Amino acid sequence: MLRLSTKGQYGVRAMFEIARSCNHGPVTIREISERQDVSVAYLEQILNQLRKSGIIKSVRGPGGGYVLSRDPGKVSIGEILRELEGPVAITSCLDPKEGCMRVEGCVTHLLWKSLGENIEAFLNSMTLKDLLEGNEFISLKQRPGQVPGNIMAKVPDKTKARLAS
Amino acid sequence: MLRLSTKGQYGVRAMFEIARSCNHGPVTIREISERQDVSVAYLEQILNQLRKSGIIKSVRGPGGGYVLSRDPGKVSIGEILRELEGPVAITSCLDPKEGCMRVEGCVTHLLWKSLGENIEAFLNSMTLKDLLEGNEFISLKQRPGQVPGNIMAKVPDKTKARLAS
DNA sequence: ATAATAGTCTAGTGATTCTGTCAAGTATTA
DNA sequence: TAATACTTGACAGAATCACTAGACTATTAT
Repeated sequence: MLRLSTKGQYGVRAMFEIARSCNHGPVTIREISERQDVSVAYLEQILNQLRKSGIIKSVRGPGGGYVLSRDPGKVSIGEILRELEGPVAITSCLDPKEGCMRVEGCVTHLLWKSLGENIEAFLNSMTLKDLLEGNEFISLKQRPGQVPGNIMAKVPDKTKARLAS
Repeated sequence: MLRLSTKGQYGVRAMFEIARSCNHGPVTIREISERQDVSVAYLEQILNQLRKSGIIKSVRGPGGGYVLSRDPGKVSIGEILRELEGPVAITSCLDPKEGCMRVEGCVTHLLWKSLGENIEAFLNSMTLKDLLEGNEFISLKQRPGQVPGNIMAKVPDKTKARLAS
Protein backbone atom coordinates (compact mmCIF):
# COMPACT_ATOMS: atom_id res chain seq x y z
CA MET A 1 0.00 0.00 0.00
CA LEU A 2 0.97 3.58 -0.69
CA ARG A 3 3.74 2.92 -3.15
CA LEU A 4 5.81 5.73 -4.61
CA SER A 5 6.22 5.58 -8.39
CA THR A 6 9.61 4.75 -9.83
CA LYS A 7 9.67 8.19 -11.38
CA GLY A 8 9.75 9.78 -7.95
CA GLN A 9 12.27 7.30 -6.66
CA TYR A 10 14.57 7.77 -9.63
CA GLY A 11 14.17 11.50 -9.35
CA VAL A 12 15.43 11.51 -5.80
CA ARG A 13 18.31 9.22 -6.65
CA ALA A 14 19.26 11.38 -9.61
CA MET A 15 19.16 14.47 -7.44
CA PHE A 16 21.37 12.69 -4.97
CA GLU A 17 23.97 12.15 -7.69
CA ILE A 18 23.80 15.78 -8.76
CA ALA A 19 24.10 16.95 -5.17
CA ARG A 20 27.00 14.61 -4.61
CA SER A 21 28.99 16.29 -7.35
CA CYS A 22 27.98 19.82 -6.49
CA ASN A 23 31.61 20.81 -6.02
CA HIS A 24 32.88 19.01 -9.09
CA GLY A 25 31.01 20.62 -11.95
CA PRO A 26 28.05 19.33 -13.94
CA VAL A 27 27.06 15.66 -13.99
CA THR A 28 25.91 14.17 -17.26
CA ILE A 29 22.82 12.09 -17.65
CA ARG A 30 25.02 9.23 -18.72
CA GLU A 31 26.91 9.31 -15.43
CA ILE A 32 23.72 9.39 -13.40
CA SER A 33 22.36 6.58 -15.49
CA GLU A 34 25.37 4.38 -14.82
CA ARG A 35 25.61 5.11 -11.13
CA GLN A 36 21.93 4.71 -10.38
CA ASP A 37 21.10 2.12 -13.00
CA VAL A 38 18.29 4.03 -14.67
CA SER A 39 17.94 4.41 -18.44
CA VAL A 40 19.23 7.60 -20.05
CA ALA A 41 15.97 8.19 -21.89
CA TYR A 42 13.89 7.99 -18.75
CA LEU A 43 16.27 10.25 -16.85
CA GLU A 44 15.99 12.81 -19.62
CA GLN A 45 12.30 13.10 -18.93
CA ILE A 46 12.71 13.28 -15.21
CA LEU A 47 15.55 15.77 -15.16
CA ASN A 48 13.86 17.94 -17.72
CA GLN A 49 10.87 18.24 -15.45
CA LEU A 50 13.07 19.12 -12.50
CA ARG A 51 14.95 21.67 -14.55
CA LYS A 52 11.74 23.45 -15.52
CA SER A 53 10.90 23.84 -11.86
CA GLY A 54 14.22 25.59 -11.32
CA ILE A 55 15.52 23.06 -8.84
CA ILE A 56 18.44 22.18 -11.12
CA LYS A 57 20.15 23.91 -14.02
CA SER A 58 21.49 22.37 -17.19
CA VAL A 59 24.68 23.21 -19.02
CA ARG A 60 24.74 22.29 -22.68
CA GLY A 61 27.61 21.26 -24.88
CA PRO A 62 30.76 19.31 -24.08
CA GLY A 63 31.59 19.34 -20.40
CA GLY A 64 27.96 20.08 -19.69
CA GLY A 65 25.43 18.30 -17.57
CA TYR A 66 23.30 19.18 -14.58
CA VAL A 67 24.02 21.19 -11.46
CA LEU A 68 21.98 22.14 -8.42
CA SER A 69 20.51 25.63 -8.43
CA ARG A 70 20.72 25.78 -4.64
CA ASP A 71 22.58 24.44 -1.69
CA PRO A 72 21.82 20.74 -1.02
CA GLY A 73 20.52 21.73 2.39
CA LYS A 74 17.92 23.91 0.72
CA VAL A 75 16.46 21.19 -1.47
CA SER A 76 13.95 18.99 0.29
CA ILE A 77 12.88 15.54 -0.80
CA GLY A 78 9.31 16.81 -0.64
CA GLU A 79 10.07 19.47 -3.21
CA ILE A 80 11.54 16.95 -5.62
CA LEU A 81 8.62 14.58 -5.32
CA ARG A 82 6.04 17.34 -5.47
CA GLU A 83 7.53 18.55 -8.72
CA LEU A 84 7.52 15.09 -10.26
CA GLU A 85 4.25 13.75 -8.93
CA GLY A 86 2.23 16.58 -7.52
CA PRO A 87 1.31 17.04 -3.87
CA VAL A 88 0.55 14.17 -1.54
CA ALA A 89 -3.11 13.27 -2.05
CA ILE A 90 -4.09 10.12 -0.23
CA THR A 91 -7.54 10.30 -1.80
CA SER A 92 -8.88 11.94 -4.93
CA CYS A 93 -10.99 13.90 -2.48
CA LEU A 94 -7.85 15.68 -1.38
CA ASP A 95 -6.38 16.26 -4.80
CA PRO A 96 -6.46 19.98 -5.60
CA LYS A 97 -7.07 19.04 -9.24
CA GLU A 98 -10.17 17.03 -8.44
CA GLY A 99 -11.87 18.26 -5.32
CA CYS A 100 -14.41 16.67 -3.03
CA MET A 101 -18.04 16.18 -3.95
CA ARG A 102 -19.32 15.23 -0.55
CA VAL A 103 -16.99 16.60 2.07
CA GLU A 104 -19.51 16.41 4.87
CA GLY A 105 -20.45 12.80 4.24
CA CYS A 106 -16.85 11.77 4.09
CA VAL A 107 -16.15 10.63 7.63
CA THR A 108 -12.62 9.74 6.84
CA HIS A 109 -11.80 13.00 5.11
CA LEU A 110 -9.86 14.49 8.00
CA LEU A 111 -8.09 11.25 8.67
CA TRP A 112 -6.57 11.15 5.21
CA LYS A 113 -5.93 14.83 5.27
CA SER A 114 -3.97 14.60 8.46
CA LEU A 115 -2.00 11.62 7.22
CA GLY A 116 -1.13 13.50 4.06
CA GLU A 117 -0.02 16.57 5.96
CA ASN A 118 2.20 14.49 8.14
CA ILE A 119 3.81 12.78 5.21
CA GLU A 120 4.46 16.11 3.56
CA ALA A 121 5.97 17.46 6.75
CA PHE A 122 8.28 14.48 6.91
CA LEU A 123 9.36 14.85 3.30
CA ASN A 124 9.81 18.59 3.59
CA SER A 125 12.01 18.20 6.63
CA MET A 126 14.41 15.95 4.75
CA THR A 127 16.97 17.49 2.39
CA LEU A 128 19.59 16.32 -0.06
CA LYS A 129 22.17 17.38 2.47
CA ASP A 130 20.73 14.88 4.92
CA LEU A 131 21.01 12.18 2.30
CA LEU A 132 24.58 13.19 1.52
CA GLU A 133 25.56 13.13 5.13
CA GLY A 134 23.59 10.00 5.67
CA ASN A 135 22.11 11.39 8.83
CA GLU A 136 18.50 12.12 8.13
CA PHE A 137 17.57 10.29 11.28
CA ILE A 138 19.84 12.38 13.37
CA SER A 139 17.95 15.42 12.24
CA LEU A 140 14.81 13.62 13.27
CA LYS A 141 16.18 12.85 16.70
CA GLN A 142 15.34 16.41 17.61
CA ARG A 143 11.81 15.10 17.84
CA PRO A 144 11.39 12.95 20.91
CA GLY A 145 10.72 9.29 20.39
CA GLN A 146 12.16 9.27 16.93
CA VAL A 147 13.94 6.31 15.42
CA PRO A 148 17.26 6.24 17.23
CA GLY A 149 20.65 6.15 15.69
CA ASN A 150 22.33 7.13 12.51
CA ILE A 151 20.76 6.32 9.19
CA MET A 152 24.01 4.76 8.10
CA ALA A 153 24.05 2.42 11.05
CA LYS A 154 22.88 -0.48 8.95
CA VAL A 155 24.81 0.38 5.82
CA PRO A 156 27.85 -1.83 5.16
CA ASP A 157 31.26 -0.22 5.56
CA LYS A 158 32.26 -0.73 1.96
CA THR A 159 29.23 1.22 0.90
CA LYS A 160 30.11 4.05 3.24
CA ALA A 161 33.58 4.11 1.77
CA ARG A 162 32.28 4.24 -1.75
CA LEU A 163 29.87 7.03 -0.94
CA ALA A 164 32.55 9.04 0.75
CA SER A 165 34.95 8.86 -2.20
CA MET B 1 1.61 11.18 -5.06
CA LEU B 2 1.04 8.28 -2.67
CA ARG B 3 -2.62 7.68 -3.31
CA LEU B 4 -4.53 5.05 -1.41
CA SER B 5 -6.63 2.75 -3.61
CA THR B 6 -10.40 3.05 -3.47
CA LYS B 7 -10.51 -0.47 -2.12
CA GLY B 8 -8.72 0.63 1.00
CA GLN B 9 -10.81 3.77 1.31
CA TYR B 10 -14.07 1.90 0.87
CA GLY B 11 -12.89 -0.72 3.32
CA VAL B 12 -12.38 1.85 6.04
CA ARG B 13 -15.70 3.51 5.33
CA ALA B 14 -17.48 0.16 5.39
CA MET B 15 -15.83 -0.68 8.69
CA PHE B 16 -16.98 2.66 10.00
CA GLU B 17 -20.58 1.76 9.19
CA ILE B 18 -20.25 -1.62 10.87
CA ALA B 19 -18.68 -0.07 13.94
CA ARG B 20 -21.37 2.58 14.03
CA SER B 21 -24.05 -0.07 14.40
CA CYS B 22 -22.16 -2.28 16.80
CA ASN B 23 -24.91 -1.98 19.38
CA HIS B 24 -27.76 -2.42 16.93
CA GLY B 25 -27.15 -5.85 15.41
CA PRO B 26 -25.70 -6.76 12.04
CA VAL B 27 -25.50 -4.31 9.15
CA THR B 28 -26.28 -5.56 5.68
CA ILE B 29 -24.13 -4.94 2.68
CA ARG B 30 -27.04 -3.12 1.13
CA GLU B 31 -27.17 -0.65 4.01
CA ILE B 32 -23.46 -0.01 3.83
CA SER B 33 -23.74 0.41 0.10
CA GLU B 34 -26.45 3.02 0.41
CA ARG B 35 -24.86 4.96 3.24
CA GLN B 36 -21.39 5.03 1.77
CA ASP B 37 -22.30 5.06 -1.90
CA VAL B 38 -20.29 2.03 -2.92
CA SER B 39 -21.65 -0.79 -5.11
CA VAL B 40 -22.91 -3.92 -3.37
CA ALA B 41 -20.80 -6.18 -5.58
CA TYR B 42 -17.59 -4.40 -4.76
CA LEU B 43 -18.38 -4.33 -1.05
CA GLU B 44 -18.91 -8.08 -1.14
CA GLN B 45 -15.32 -8.53 -2.23
CA ILE B 46 -13.94 -6.14 0.31
CA LEU B 47 -15.95 -7.40 3.28
CA ASN B 48 -15.20 -10.98 2.42
CA GLN B 49 -11.52 -10.24 2.62
CA LEU B 50 -11.96 -8.54 5.96
CA ARG B 51 -14.07 -11.39 7.26
CA LYS B 52 -11.36 -13.91 6.41
CA SER B 53 -8.91 -11.95 8.50
CA GLY B 54 -11.26 -12.26 11.46
CA ILE B 55 -11.75 -8.54 11.87
CA ILE B 56 -15.50 -8.85 11.24
CA LYS B 57 -18.00 -11.69 11.37
CA SER B 58 -20.90 -12.35 9.06
CA VAL B 59 -24.36 -13.51 10.04
CA ARG B 60 -26.33 -15.25 7.33
CA GLY B 61 -30.01 -15.40 6.63
CA PRO B 62 -32.71 -12.81 7.16
CA GLY B 63 -31.75 -10.23 9.73
CA GLY B 64 -28.13 -11.07 9.04
CA GLY B 65 -25.24 -8.89 8.00
CA TYR B 66 -21.85 -7.99 9.38
CA VAL B 67 -20.68 -7.28 12.90
CA LEU B 68 -17.35 -6.36 14.44
CA SER B 69 -15.45 -9.19 16.08
CA ARG B 70 -13.88 -6.80 18.54
CA ASP B 71 -14.40 -3.52 20.28
CA PRO B 72 -14.11 -0.53 17.89
CA GLY B 73 -11.26 0.75 20.03
CA LYS B 74 -9.33 -2.43 19.27
CA VAL B 75 -9.55 -2.16 15.51
CA SER B 76 -6.96 0.13 13.97
CA ILE B 77 -7.15 1.72 10.56
CA GLY B 78 -3.72 0.25 9.88
CA GLU B 79 -5.05 -3.25 10.42
CA ILE B 80 -7.91 -2.72 7.98
CA LEU B 81 -5.67 -1.34 5.28
CA ARG B 82 -2.99 -3.94 5.83
CA GLU B 83 -5.52 -6.67 5.35
CA LEU B 84 -6.83 -5.16 2.13
CA GLU B 85 -3.63 -3.91 0.59
CA GLY B 86 -0.71 -5.44 2.39
CA PRO B 87 1.84 -3.53 4.47
CA VAL B 88 3.01 -0.05 3.63
CA ALA B 89 5.80 -0.41 1.08
CA ILE B 90 6.88 2.91 -0.34
CA THR B 91 9.22 1.12 -2.74
CA SER B 92 9.25 -2.41 -4.14
CA CYS B 93 12.57 -2.59 -2.35
CA LEU B 94 10.68 -2.62 0.91
CA ASP B 95 7.95 -5.01 -0.08
CA PRO B 96 8.35 -8.26 1.83
CA LYS B 97 7.02 -10.09 -1.22
CA GLU B 98 9.68 -8.69 -3.51
CA GLY B 99 12.82 -7.86 -1.61
CA CYS B 100 15.75 -5.65 -2.49
CA MET B 101 18.30 -6.57 -5.14
CA ARG B 102 20.80 -3.90 -4.35
CA VAL B 103 20.37 -2.76 -0.78
CA GLU B 104 23.87 -1.40 -0.56
CA GLY B 105 23.58 0.84 -3.59
CA CYS B 106 20.21 2.12 -2.58
CA VAL B 107 21.03 5.38 -0.83
CA THR B 108 17.45 6.19 -0.25
CA HIS B 109 16.53 2.82 1.19
CA LEU B 110 16.44 3.92 4.79
CA LEU B 111 14.67 7.12 3.92
CA TRP B 112 11.71 5.24 2.50
CA LYS B 113 11.84 2.73 5.24
CA SER B 114 11.58 5.40 7.88
CA LEU B 115 8.73 7.12 6.07
CA GLY B 116 6.88 3.83 5.84
CA GLU B 117 7.34 3.15 9.53
CA ASN B 118 6.00 6.55 10.41
CA ILE B 119 2.94 6.05 8.27
CA GLU B 120 2.26 2.65 9.77
CA ALA B 121 2.62 4.03 13.28
CA PHE B 122 0.12 6.73 12.44
CA LEU B 123 -2.39 4.28 11.00
CA ASN B 124 -1.94 1.82 13.84
CA SER B 125 -2.59 4.49 16.41
CA MET B 126 -5.92 5.36 14.87
CA THR B 127 -8.94 3.17 15.61
CA LEU B 128 -12.54 2.90 14.54
CA LYS B 129 -13.47 4.29 17.94
CA ASP B 130 -11.56 7.45 17.11
CA LEU B 131 -13.49 7.73 13.87
CA LEU B 132 -16.78 7.16 15.67
CA GLU B 133 -16.07 9.79 18.23
CA GLY B 134 -14.94 12.14 15.53
CA ASN B 135 -11.98 13.19 17.59
CA GLU B 136 -9.22 11.22 16.00
CA PHE B 137 -6.88 14.14 16.18
CA ILE B 138 -7.58 15.08 19.73
CA SER B 139 -7.06 11.53 20.86
CA LEU B 140 -3.79 11.50 19.02
CA LYS B 141 -2.66 14.59 20.84
CA GLN B 142 -3.33 12.91 24.13
CA ARG B 143 -0.89 10.17 23.39
CA PRO B 144 2.47 11.88 23.21
CA GLY B 145 5.30 9.72 22.02
CA GLN B 146 3.10 6.89 20.90
CA VAL B 147 3.54 7.97 17.35
CA PRO B 148 7.26 8.22 16.64
CA GLY B 149 8.37 11.76 16.32
CA ASN B 150 5.05 13.26 17.33
CA ILE B 151 3.52 13.25 13.96
CA MET B 152 1.59 16.41 14.66
CA ALA B 153 4.72 18.35 15.46
CA LYS B 154 4.87 20.20 12.20
CA VAL B 155 1.16 20.57 11.53
CA PRO B 156 0.22 24.26 11.47
CA ASP B 157 -1.60 25.53 14.54
CA LYS B 158 -4.56 26.69 12.55
CA THR B 159 -4.99 23.18 11.23
CA LYS B 160 -4.89 21.74 14.72
CA ALA B 161 -7.48 24.27 15.81
CA ARG B 162 -9.77 23.33 12.97
CA LEU B 163 -9.36 19.65 13.65
CA ALA B 164 -10.09 20.10 17.30
CA SER B 165 -13.29 22.02 16.68
C1' DA C 1 33.38 25.95 -39.93
C1' DT C 2 32.34 21.69 -38.11
C1' DA C 3 32.36 17.59 -35.52
C1' DA C 4 31.53 15.95 -31.17
C1' DT C 5 29.17 16.42 -27.02
C1' DA C 6 25.15 17.02 -24.41
C1' DG C 7 20.71 18.55 -23.35
C1' DT C 8 15.39 19.26 -25.27
C1' DC C 9 10.99 17.80 -26.64
C1' DT C 10 6.96 15.12 -28.24
C1' DA C 11 4.81 10.82 -29.12
C1' DG C 12 3.71 6.44 -28.49
C1' DT C 13 3.29 1.68 -26.53
C1' DG C 14 3.21 -2.70 -23.95
C1' DA C 15 2.42 -4.23 -19.36
C1' DT C 16 0.32 -3.90 -15.20
C1' DT C 17 -2.91 -2.54 -11.87
C1' DC C 18 -7.19 -0.60 -10.66
C1' DT C 19 -11.94 -0.67 -10.19
C1' DG C 20 -15.15 -2.61 -10.52
C1' DT C 21 -19.26 -6.08 -12.74
C1' DC C 22 -21.45 -10.61 -13.39
C1' DA C 23 -23.24 -14.90 -12.45
C1' DA C 24 -23.90 -18.88 -10.05
C1' DG C 25 -23.72 -20.47 -6.04
C1' DT C 26 -24.44 -21.68 -0.41
C1' DA C 27 -26.36 -20.86 4.24
C1' DT C 28 -29.99 -19.35 7.45
C1' DT C 29 -34.35 -18.16 9.21
C1' DA C 30 -39.35 -16.69 9.39
C1' DT D 1 -39.99 -23.16 1.26
C1' DA D 2 -39.56 -18.49 0.09
C1' DA D 3 -36.97 -14.72 1.23
C1' DT D 4 -32.88 -12.85 2.78
C1' DA D 5 -28.12 -12.51 2.76
C1' DC D 6 -23.49 -13.90 2.37
C1' DT D 7 -19.65 -16.55 -0.84
C1' DT D 8 -16.79 -17.30 -4.58
C1' DG D 9 -14.40 -17.03 -8.89
C1' DA D 10 -13.97 -15.21 -13.34
C1' DC D 11 -13.42 -11.53 -16.12
C1' DA D 12 -13.18 -6.96 -18.54
C1' DG D 13 -12.79 -1.98 -19.52
C1' DA D 14 -10.10 1.98 -18.12
C1' DA D 15 -6.38 4.15 -16.34
C1' DT D 16 -1.79 4.53 -15.14
C1' DC D 17 2.97 3.16 -15.20
C1' DA D 18 7.35 2.71 -16.94
C1' DC D 19 9.51 3.22 -20.09
C1' DT D 20 11.45 3.65 -25.55
C1' DA D 21 12.10 6.10 -29.96
C1' DG D 22 13.44 9.57 -32.67
C1' DA D 23 14.16 14.07 -34.27
C1' DC D 24 15.86 18.40 -32.69
C1' DT D 25 18.69 22.37 -30.54
C1' DA D 26 22.67 24.37 -28.24
C1' DT D 27 27.61 24.70 -27.00
C1' DT D 28 32.42 24.05 -27.29
C1' DA D 29 37.01 22.35 -28.84
C1' DT D 30 39.73 22.13 -32.70
